[in-house]
Amino acid sequence: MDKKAKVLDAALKLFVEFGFHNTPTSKIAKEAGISSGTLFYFFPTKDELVVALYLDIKGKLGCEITESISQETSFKDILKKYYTTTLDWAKEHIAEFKFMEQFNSSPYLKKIAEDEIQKYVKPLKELLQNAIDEGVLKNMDLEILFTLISGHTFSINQYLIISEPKESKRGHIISETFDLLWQMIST
Amino acid sequence: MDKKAKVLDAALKLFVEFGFHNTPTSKIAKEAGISSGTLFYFFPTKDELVVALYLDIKGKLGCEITESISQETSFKDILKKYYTTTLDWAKEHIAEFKFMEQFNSSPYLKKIAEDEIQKYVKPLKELLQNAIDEGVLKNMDLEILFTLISGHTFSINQYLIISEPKESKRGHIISETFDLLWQMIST
DNA sequence: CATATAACTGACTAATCAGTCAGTAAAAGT
DNA sequence: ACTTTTACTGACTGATTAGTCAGTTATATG
Repeated sequence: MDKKAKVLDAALKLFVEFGFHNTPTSKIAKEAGISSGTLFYFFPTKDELVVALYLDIKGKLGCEITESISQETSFKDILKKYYTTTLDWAKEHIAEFKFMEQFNSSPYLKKIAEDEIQKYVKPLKELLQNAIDEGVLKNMDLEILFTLISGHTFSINQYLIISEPKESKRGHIISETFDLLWQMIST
Repeated sequence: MDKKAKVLDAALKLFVEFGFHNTPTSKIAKEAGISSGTLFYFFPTKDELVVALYLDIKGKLGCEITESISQETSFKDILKKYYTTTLDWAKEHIAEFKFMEQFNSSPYLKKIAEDEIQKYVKPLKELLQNAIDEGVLKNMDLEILFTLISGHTFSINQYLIISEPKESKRGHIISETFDLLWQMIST
């Protein structure tokens, strides 16, 4: 019933399949089973819909990660949970992941305030800084460390989505690539 | 004078600034200083223009890399040259890099034949397979190895473009992050 | 129940879009 | 010199687009 959510669902599906271009608001409304007017009632412009969808997804992934790492105590366990939760979430939310990818590398990204992005990035950066201070991680530039970890996670994610390994093999890949990452950044 | 090249130049600039959507062919023609008809004389559809631009850029980067690694002999030197050449090229061709990124994570990618992509990927994969066989690199799945290397390169590239370090610092970052990569994948 | 507010509709519009076409200019071939 | 091919033009068009608006229905509130 929640028509606002239906618009976001429909937009996600169509954006991933056809891109931002080639996805008119009229098709989104049709796919969502609502009228064009209702779409613009909830989202005054198409751009605002795109940005709202992005923030919605970012928020959901953020919650998932925050919750999952809350049970861990050691830094290595926290980072591993970060890693596995991200990969598992992406597997169950492939469209969301593809959309975020598309959004991140488009000029739309500029429409989001810097602190909106930092909101999701800051907690991890603080964890990393602590780990550096405690001598658990190599003493390198925080930004570079962050880049290496996100880049590694992102690329393995891509690989897992494309190659669709069986669950057992998938587990191996995740744990082995995490070990490689850990070997690279830890003291 | 070469108006076809001017179209590609103009398209690159506008796509990077405004995205594929929000970049009408009329604006591209205007920016290129030609008529709308000429644009469609060279590129029958907008999609074909986008794809042609992508292949043009891919080709140029490919040539650059092929040429630069031809002087090296040891595998480690070749890989390092691969790494540095890619990063240096991206620094001098930021728009090209951003466009490729946007293209790679858009549905446009599907419009390119698989073997067209493999053309650029195959040479590196063969080098990697040899290095595995010779025991220089860890014996891991070739695809994963390739993913790790590209992901690492890509993310450091992103970092360098955003943070714009001074030339001296830049050199340090490149050489240190290569060492980290090498440490991760070599035996 | 009455009234106000929020959710929703779909026909409509002004603007914009990708692509066409009839025709011109320049270059290449014979 | 003549003919053919290639490069190029820009006004035009039919389709599509984001967004509007006057009005309807549902929901909440007093």
